[in-house]
Amino acid sequence: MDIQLKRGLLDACVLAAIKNEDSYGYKIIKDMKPYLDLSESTLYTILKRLEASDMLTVRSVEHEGRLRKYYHITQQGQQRIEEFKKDWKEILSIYRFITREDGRHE
Amino acid sequence: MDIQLKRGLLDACVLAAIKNEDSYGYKIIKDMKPYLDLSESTLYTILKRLEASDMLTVRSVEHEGRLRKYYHITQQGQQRIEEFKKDWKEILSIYRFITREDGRHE
DNA sequence: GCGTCATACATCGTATCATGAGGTATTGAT
DNA sequence: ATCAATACCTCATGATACGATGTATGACGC
Repeated sequence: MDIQLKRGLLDACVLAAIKNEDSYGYKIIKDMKPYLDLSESTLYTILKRLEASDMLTVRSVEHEGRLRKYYHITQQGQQRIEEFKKDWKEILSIYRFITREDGRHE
Repeated sequence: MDIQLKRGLLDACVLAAIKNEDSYGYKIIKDMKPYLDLSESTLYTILKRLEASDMLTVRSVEHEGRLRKYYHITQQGQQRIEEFKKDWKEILSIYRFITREDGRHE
């Protein structure tokens, strides 16, 4: 998929991945894989950004000798998803603009 | 609208604006305004990029004392729009992932 | 004649951001 | 012992949207 197109979906997508249940980096990547492939470096960058903007909080947990950082969505994070839903209406309008067949002589 | 979200639509959108009829910068901005607001600096950057990647060709025309540069979509430009349509299916799938209500306890 | 707006193009610096390459460390299977 | 899977992280690079800024013409009001 086109990288630029992907960009706009990433933040909302990561937030959606922890929306219903706290999750951690490695699992988020796996959960998103069927929908959108993203590398670890990309995800951790995004998680840092979302944390810095108070979209989520972090909690470290020891699990079978390995560190896990569980991410929990905040009110603002949920608000971010709502913003995405609003933007979606505009996107649909743009989609129609791009795909319209003008009818004019053809 | 979220800038990142906009990014992915811009190229296809500009190509769509000249798809049915050759057009020039100033007019493209006006035509797109109801759907998507973009500044002149952004558009000209995009047009340069699309020209460099052979998505469109340019033709200068003198019009009432002012210069106009008409842009014409190429086969590759049309192909780019088709790519967008293909990507759209993935986007819909991601959209559903983001907006799904998990059902689980709520 | 002068200011101002619309038309029409352009460049440059800045900030944001995705990603590959590379790194650390543990568990568990071959 | 070796290797894959799990799980985290950093850094340099390249792409790119956009505000600020600049140039120039035509039309309109005063």
